[in-house]
Amino acid sequence: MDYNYLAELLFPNITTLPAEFEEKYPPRILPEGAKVTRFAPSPTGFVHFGSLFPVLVSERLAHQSGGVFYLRIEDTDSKREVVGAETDIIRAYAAFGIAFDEGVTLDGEHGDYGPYRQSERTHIYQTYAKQLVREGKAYPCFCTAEELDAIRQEQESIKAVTGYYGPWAKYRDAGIKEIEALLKDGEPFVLRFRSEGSSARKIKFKDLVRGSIEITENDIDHVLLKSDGVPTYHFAHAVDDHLMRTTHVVRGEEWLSSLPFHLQLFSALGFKPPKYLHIAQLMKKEGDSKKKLSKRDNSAALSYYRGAGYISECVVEYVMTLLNSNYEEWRMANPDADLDEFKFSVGKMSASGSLFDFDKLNDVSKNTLSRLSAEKVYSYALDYAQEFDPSFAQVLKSDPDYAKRILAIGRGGKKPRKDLTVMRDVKPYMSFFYDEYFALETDYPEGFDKKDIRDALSRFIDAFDIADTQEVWFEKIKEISSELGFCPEVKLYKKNPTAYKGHVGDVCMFLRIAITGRTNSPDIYEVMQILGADRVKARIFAEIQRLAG
RNA sequence: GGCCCGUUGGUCAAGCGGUUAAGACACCGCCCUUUCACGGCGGUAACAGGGGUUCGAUUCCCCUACGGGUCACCA
Repeated sequence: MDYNYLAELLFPNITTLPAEFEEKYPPRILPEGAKVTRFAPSPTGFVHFGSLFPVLVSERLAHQSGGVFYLRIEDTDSKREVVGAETDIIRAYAAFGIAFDEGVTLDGEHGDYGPYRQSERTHIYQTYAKQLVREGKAYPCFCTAEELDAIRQEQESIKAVTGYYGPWAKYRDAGIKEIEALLKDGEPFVLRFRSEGSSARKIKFKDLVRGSIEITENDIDHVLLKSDGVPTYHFAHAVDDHLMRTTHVVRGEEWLSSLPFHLQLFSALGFKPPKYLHIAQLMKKEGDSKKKLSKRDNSAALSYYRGAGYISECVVEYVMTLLNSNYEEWRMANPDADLDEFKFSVGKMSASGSLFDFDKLNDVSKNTLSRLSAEKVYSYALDYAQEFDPSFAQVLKSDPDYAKRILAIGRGGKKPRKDLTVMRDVKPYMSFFYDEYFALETDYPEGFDKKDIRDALSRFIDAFDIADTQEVWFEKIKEISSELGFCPEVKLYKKNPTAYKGHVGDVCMFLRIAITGRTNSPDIYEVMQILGADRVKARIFAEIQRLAG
C-alpha cells in the first residue's frame, strides 16, 4: 500500500507539514519547573460546580510555579454547542477570582499558541492526520452507523469484546482500489487510528495523584477525525496539548480509561506526553450510595452558589479543603493569609471521590465571612442585593456608612461574630436597623408582668444617655433591675430564683425586644449606639404606648 | 458483562509495618454569657469482609463484597 498516495487522496488540500507547526509553536521559555496547564471546556451552556476542582488545581499548579494557565475552547461538537456559552464560562470563573493568562478571553484571544478554539484549528489537525496516514498509522473507514451496529451485535452474540478493532476493523486493511472507488462515489468516511496495541498486554503508567496504574493496552481503532473532518476529543487533546506546550493535564477520572489510547497517540505522533492528574469526581449522597453530582441537581450548577448568596471566596475556600487535605490545618494556623501563601501540593490530593457536604460549606463560609472586613462584606452584600433584592440594595446605598457600622459589630479581633453564612442572611440580620423594615417580630415570654416591662422601659428612657460608656450604661440597667425587683446578678438569681421577679438579663431582653423587635440581636449596647439616641427613644416610647394601650 | 479506579466514624480526612487510630464538620452534654453569635471543656462514633506475608498489619499481596468510571463520528 502506498500510504503517501492514500494521504494525498484523503487530504488533497492539506499542503502544510507538521514541522511548520512545530516551528510556529516552539517550546515555551519559562523558568525551571514552571507548569503549563489549561482548562478546556466544551461550550455546552452549563458550568458545573465540579469543574471548579480541575480548574483550581490547574490554576494553582501554574501560578504557583511561575507557569501559564490558559483557556482553550473545545468546540468540536457542533451538536452540543450553545450560543453565548463561551462568555458564560469565562464570566463564571472570573466571578471566582480565576483568571486565565492566555487563550480565549472576553476581548479576543491572547497568547502565541492560538488559535485557542478548536473549531479554528481544523487545518492543524488535518496536517497531523495526513502525516499519520503517510506513516500508515491512520486509515479511512467508511462504515455507516448501521454497519457499526451490526458489528457490535455480532460481537455481543458470540460474547466477544465489542469495538472496532483487529479482525473486526472492516477497513483496517482495505485495498487502495476499494478506497479510491468509495471516495469517488463521495462516500463519507472517518479517519481511524491503526492501533498496534493488544488487549493481552498491559501498560504501566504513573498518574500524579493516583500513583502507579496498570491498564490494558488499547487495541481499538478509535476515530481521529469525524466525517466532517473535525477531530475527536482524543486527537485534539494530543495535538493541542503538544502544540500549546501543556506540561500538566488535570482532568476528571472519567478520562482514565482512554489514557492508553492517548499515550499511543502521543507516541504515534512523536510527541512527549504531558504529566497527568486524574482527579476524582465530586459526589452527592443519594439514599445510601454516592452518586455523581448530576446536572439535574440544582446545586450542580456553579451559578447556583451565587444565587444562594455564597460568595466566591467561601466556595473556593471550601473546595480547597477538599483538594488538599492539609489546607484546613494551614488555614487555622493562618486565618488571614492569602491563598497564594498556601503551598498547594499534588501529593495531598485524594484519589477517592468526596461527597459534597453543605454543612461543611456553610461552616467554611461562616468562618471565611467572619474574617472579612465590614467594607468587604458591605460590597458583597450590595452586589448580591443589586441582583436579587433591588429595594434592599437601595437601602444599603442610601447610607453606606451606617450599613458598614452595622456590619462592623463584633467584627475583627480573635473571636469575630459569625452571624452570616451567605449573603442572603444579611438583610434579615440587619433589617431592624432600618425603620422601613423594623417590626415587632416576637412577643414577650410568659410570666412577666406587663407593668414591670413598661416600668423598666420608661425608667430606662429617663436614665438613658447615648454618651454613656458600656459600663455606665449597664450599671444603670442593673439599678433599674433591682428597683423593680429583678436580681442585678444572674448568679445570685440562680441561687434563689423565687426571691425575684427575674434578673438583669430579663430586663435586657425587654429592651432588646423594644428596640430590635426580636429576642436575638448582637450586643444591645452597640445596637443602641448605632441606632442613635432619637431612634432608641422613639422605639422604646412607642413600645411603652403599645403596652399601655 | 469486559477493562479500570476507589473503600479509615454520618461527612471531609490524618496515617504511609509497632499510635490510647489525629483533626475538622454535624450531633449530644456541660461551662461562659445581658440575648444571640462566638469561645472553652467533654462525649457518641471508623480501619468493608476473608485469606495470606510478617514477631507484628489500618498500612504490603490476593480474593470477595460494595461504590464509582468507561466501553460513541460527546467531551
